[in-house]
Amino acid sequence: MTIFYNEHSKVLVSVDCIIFGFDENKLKVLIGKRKMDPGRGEWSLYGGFVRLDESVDDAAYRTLYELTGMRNIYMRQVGAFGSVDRDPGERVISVAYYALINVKDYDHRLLEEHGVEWVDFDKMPPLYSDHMEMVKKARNLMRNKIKTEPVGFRLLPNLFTLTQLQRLYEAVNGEELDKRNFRKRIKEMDFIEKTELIDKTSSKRGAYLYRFNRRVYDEDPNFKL
Amino acid sequence: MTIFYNEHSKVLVSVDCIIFGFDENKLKVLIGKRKMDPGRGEWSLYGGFVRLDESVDDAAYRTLYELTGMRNIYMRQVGAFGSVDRDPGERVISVAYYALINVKDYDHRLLEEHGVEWVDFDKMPPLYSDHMEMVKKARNLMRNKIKTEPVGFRLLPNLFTLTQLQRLYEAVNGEELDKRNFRKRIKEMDFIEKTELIDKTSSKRGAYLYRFNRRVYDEDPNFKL
DNA sequence: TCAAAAGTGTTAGATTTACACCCATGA
DNA sequence: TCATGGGTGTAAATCTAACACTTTTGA
Repeated sequence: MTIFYNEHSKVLVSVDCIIFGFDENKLKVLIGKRKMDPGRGEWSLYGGFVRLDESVDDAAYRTLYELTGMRNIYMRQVGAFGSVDRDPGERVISVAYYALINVKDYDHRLLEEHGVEWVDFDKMPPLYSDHMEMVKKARNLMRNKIKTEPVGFRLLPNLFTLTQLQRLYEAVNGEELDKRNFRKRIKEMDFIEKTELIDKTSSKRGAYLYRFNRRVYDEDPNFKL
Repeated sequence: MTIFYNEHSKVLVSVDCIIFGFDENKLKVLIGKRKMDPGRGEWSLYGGFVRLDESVDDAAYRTLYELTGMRNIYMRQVGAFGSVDRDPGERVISVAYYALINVKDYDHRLLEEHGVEWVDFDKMPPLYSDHMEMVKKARNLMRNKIKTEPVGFRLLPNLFTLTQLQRLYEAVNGEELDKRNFRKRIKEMDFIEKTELIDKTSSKRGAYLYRFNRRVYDEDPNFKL
């Protein structure tokens, strides 16, 4: 292979994943304690190094698969983090990604296996290096994304009640919403389908279950929330 | 130095700059023909490699300074681009940044010196590698940014007419605006100050010149456009 | 029977959009 | 004197936000 740029320095490039979940009406993030130096024992995002034969996006997908055993996860890039001293060991530039998963789909044995756990977004401990910065930026991006695209469904089971959906939006936006106004807006979205199924886990009366219809959404691009 | 991650591969990391300008009522981008292999002669963004002793952001600032001779340029990260084959020579991961500069401040001799020129955003030729992807993403980010923050002033001279400002917003958003509605909104923004100066270059009657007052803006954070 | 969550409409206010004419000046 | 760009207000329509009571049912 011809070397074109041989006068320049190479660095390690890693990916770090901000994995969002939603449970008990709270926004959650999957973090664990670092098992290696530097920073052993500190709370940290789950990450990995980019290999020469994979794109940075693929490295992130691979890392997510390692941790969750899931494919087809919704994932978006947060950005590159490249301070000189961000990693105390050696020069490492990291590309952060956020992912949205349904906590109920997650194989709980993997939590222990990888030493990670779901932590309330509002109660996060200090994180290793610049990971908190990544989390905050990811949360902002996600909040903006959910305003124009129905990505929130990635955080919910296939069937959900309108109250669950509302709590999700409240958790993401950090503010309470009016029930009637919320349901009015939902009713205008044809891609949120009411089923005949009733969920009785959270009330005696029971609440109708809804589902997100991707086909209808893809055909009818007037979404707004 | 202790080597912590020695089993992993290192790659070259570069920065690429999407430099936006505004002239003749058009949004412009500063691009040039590549002077090195691979891709010699193709239209390309201006870029450079990240050094070991500087952050990625600093590499972008340094690159911008090299090209423009200007400091304190408004600059934001677009994201990391990391396909395996994005650079035909060797594995290079690039972090793109967009910058906003006032074309009139730009020392025109530097254009020739670096072999770059201002090209209409709407008439861009095909670009090297994934550079067009970077430009499109940058433009989307910039368009969203300008909706909530007055970054547009970075593209204008200190003193500008309301028509210039309107044309700028039209160019960025790609749609025409109603003159009266536009001026009504501007009038509500105390940080856009009318001066007693008149510009006669574009009309016989002359138009009042306005300026952006950063201090007023910083104190009064109710911006919306 | 009562506690707890589900479900349902209306109205006032704020925001947004559409729209047309007079003004000042230099050529 | 006229062509050119500068400058100004109002009204209709749309969107947003505030607000309270009835229903169902298991404990």
